[in-house]
Amino acid sequence: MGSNVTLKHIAEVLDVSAMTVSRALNDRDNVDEKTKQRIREKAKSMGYTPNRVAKSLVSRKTHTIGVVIPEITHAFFPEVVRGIEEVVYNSGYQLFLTNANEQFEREKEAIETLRAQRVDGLLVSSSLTREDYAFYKKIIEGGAKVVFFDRCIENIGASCVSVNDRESSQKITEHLILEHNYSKIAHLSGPQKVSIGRERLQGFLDAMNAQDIPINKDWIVQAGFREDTGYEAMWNLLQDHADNLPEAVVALNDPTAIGAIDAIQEFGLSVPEDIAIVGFTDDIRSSLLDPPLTTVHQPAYEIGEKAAEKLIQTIEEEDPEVEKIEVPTRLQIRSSCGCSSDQIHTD
Amino acid sequence: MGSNVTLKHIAEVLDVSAMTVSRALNDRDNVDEKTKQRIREKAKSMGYTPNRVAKSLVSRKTHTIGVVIPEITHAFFPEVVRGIEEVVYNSGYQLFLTNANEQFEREKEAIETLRAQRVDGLLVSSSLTREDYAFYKKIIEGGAKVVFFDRCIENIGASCVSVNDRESSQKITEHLILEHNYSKIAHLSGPQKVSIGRERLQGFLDAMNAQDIPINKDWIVQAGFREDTGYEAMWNLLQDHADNLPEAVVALNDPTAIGAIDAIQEFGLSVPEDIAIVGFTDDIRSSLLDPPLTTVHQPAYEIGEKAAEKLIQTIEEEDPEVEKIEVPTRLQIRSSCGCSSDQIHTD
DNA sequence: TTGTATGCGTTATCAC
DNA sequence: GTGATAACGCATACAA
Repeated sequence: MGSNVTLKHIAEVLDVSAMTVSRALNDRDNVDEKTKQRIREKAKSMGYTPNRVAKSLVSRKTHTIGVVIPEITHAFFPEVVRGIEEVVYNSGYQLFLTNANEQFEREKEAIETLRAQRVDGLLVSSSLTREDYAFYKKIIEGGAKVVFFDRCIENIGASCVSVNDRESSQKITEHLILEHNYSKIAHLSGPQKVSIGRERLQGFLDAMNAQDIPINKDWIVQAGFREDTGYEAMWNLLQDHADNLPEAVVALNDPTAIGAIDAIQEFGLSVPEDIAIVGFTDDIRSSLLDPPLTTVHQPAYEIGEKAAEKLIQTIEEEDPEVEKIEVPTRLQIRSSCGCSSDQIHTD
Repeated sequence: MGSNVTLKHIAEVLDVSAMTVSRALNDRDNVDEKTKQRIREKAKSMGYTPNRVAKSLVSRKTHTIGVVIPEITHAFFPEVVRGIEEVVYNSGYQLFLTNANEQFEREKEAIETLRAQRVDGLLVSSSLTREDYAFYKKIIEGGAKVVFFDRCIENIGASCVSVNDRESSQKITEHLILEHNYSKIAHLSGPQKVSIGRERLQGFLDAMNAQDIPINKDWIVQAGFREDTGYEAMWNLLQDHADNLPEAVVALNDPTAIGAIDAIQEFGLSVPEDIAIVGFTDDIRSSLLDPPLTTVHQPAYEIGEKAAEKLIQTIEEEDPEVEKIEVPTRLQIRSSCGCSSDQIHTD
């Protein structure tokens, strides 16, 4: 792969030194204009492509960035990637995209490979579900440039771009309490070792406390990140507490909310009449659901842009600041929360 | 990025030659077991990571594969990518994923970069919309290993994995004719320079001809690949031919069908009562639409797997066969075609 | 079992 | 302006 003509080949044909060819092709000014022309033409006609592998070996720069996402089929991430691409592309870098499939082992392997490949920096949304930050701590201390996004690992010297998860979660919970007067509210929660799992649970609790609503621990359940895990968690909750069901559910993201709606409906109850539900993400499907899902809109594209900008700054600047960047969300009210569809803005 | 300790560093510390360190770390058998142990431990404690850039320069292999997709936000492609990943990952390769955003110029640039990066092979679904195959012809003749998927470029020496587009398109069109007795049928078509655009139009025509249905050329319109272009094409069709509207529409993919449904409903007509519509893809949203979309289910994951397998074979075998691989589809009947929801299988 | 020389394709450096 | 040489980090080929 790649063309197999090298500087040397061109040099031989033209009877100049490889060095002159290199200079000509890199448009240095200490080359005669005529020879420069000759060399360029010959290079083109021979189909020369510079070998970046060799180039990188010398320059110790690859102009590539590695991206690690936990789940490519969760529509949020492809949208983030588009934002990343836009920035990275315009800055002359190339992307290495890897998908960890929610498995930290795979994430680690991907990062090892990426680093062996000598990417200039790493953009990661971690699948980490245990408190094993040692891995990241080590590579960051070793000088790796990394910026986390969405699922952050904090206080280990890396910048991070995310939404104000806690505040947003509080807001949407308060919508249920204040607009709809629900007080029996459950939370489908994410792994507590993942930042968004923690933050969104905290926001939920903040709202409950601020409004003096008693918290029922039986209704705070682990629901993973995906549709199938959300379905299962909700189904179990319905089974186990059939005698005392919540009136509303705050799901930690849209996929789990979608799974939960299935479970509720299959259980013979209706949304939002029997149980209202809200999500977090604003998945591409959420406006199409029956009922359309009220959720927190996360500006995925913008998160990608911001993260990429921060990483490039981290790579290129002398003494980059470690920042925690928050991108604002907005409530996307639809009807799964109990709002009637004629009083709401649909998109 | 990457650790900066090299074989040489380890060698100096241990007072052996760099070569011995290399051998030990690659687990060659012509190294004393004890020194092998010493070296390994020291390498680990020093945080050594082999520099693949250097390795690749020697071996002329990078163990990376470049993937070029036209549209990362069309859910079909992320699913294909998951299939690719599964295979590639288990074969010890790494992925370089790039998104051309339906722009051939970007696709070309991505491929140039990928090749300069010396990827071992290329998996591409082309955004090409003109008959400019010269680019691919040249690189394939130059020895590049490439396998196309979904959007293929044929007869230029590369293998290709896709569904039987033409036959599937014929089948779903015949469903409209034979099951629902529609005869006034329109086609939202894709660019004719893209394989799926051509094939799906052909399948549509095959069905019409086979069933002796007259073809109205006014009802065969260019509709791009996306929701917005589908909306626009359908809207224009409704405007321009309000006096003589089709009873049914065959859209070349689900995104355009989704856009078209919007247009029809906004025009004040209903689906499928006034105009029935079918798609092609089985997008993640299609079962959630109102009405749920009848479509051709394309096994995205499997397409990814097959393409990756073929590419790896192409890379690793001596004299790989150039193949055209077809993955079978199935009709996913829902209700946008006019089938009533109680007689159909939903998923 | 271990070490030395050499080359992969490119560029920095110093000479001419 | 242009060329020779060395170096980037590793592995192959050969020597000891």
